[in-house]
Amino acid sequence: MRDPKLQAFGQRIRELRKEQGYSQEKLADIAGFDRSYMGHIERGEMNITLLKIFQISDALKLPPQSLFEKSKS
Amino acid sequence: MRDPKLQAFGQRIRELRKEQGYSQEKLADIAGFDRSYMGHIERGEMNITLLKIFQISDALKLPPQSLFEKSKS
DNA sequence: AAAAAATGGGTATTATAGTCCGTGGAGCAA
DNA sequence: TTGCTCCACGGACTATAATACCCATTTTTT
Repeated sequence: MRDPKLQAFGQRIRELRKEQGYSQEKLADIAGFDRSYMGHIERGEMNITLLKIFQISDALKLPPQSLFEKSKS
Repeated sequence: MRDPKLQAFGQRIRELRKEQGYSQEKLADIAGFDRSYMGHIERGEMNITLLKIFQISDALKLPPQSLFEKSKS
């Protein structure tokens, strides 16, 4: 897979996860899926679906918009 | 499928599409997929993937963030 | 009114996302 | 050393998204 847009998306999630002090496994637990899946997402190896995006944004207690890169200012 | 979040997402796309005066078919052509698929998305019947989200936001010339509901004011 | 355009909604096949399991390595501490 | 946490990465299987058709109904236009 390894599309640049997916990589950027994964990096953004990693960034937000670390801001909240979670391990991949901890966030995966909260969101309700497997730790290895979380790793694949952050590495930009998975083209995840909308419902997974919502699960992650819920787990991070952030709106889904925030999972996308900030537009340049 | 028919999850409320997917329905809201679809409605938002429909709204943005109409703002630009496109038919489903026109937008689907620009984005590069089938008209009926576009219909399924707007009706909230499809749990689409990230790359599809990017294709749609590109077709609408809008950032992907804008495809998600505005947080209520 | 009729014709044309746009949409709803179904179906079948293929591609791939999602799940669940494991291994190994890096870093740090007792 | 041993033990623990975190992460990268892979394999196999199941669920479902993606693609490409189709026809009927609704909406718009003339």
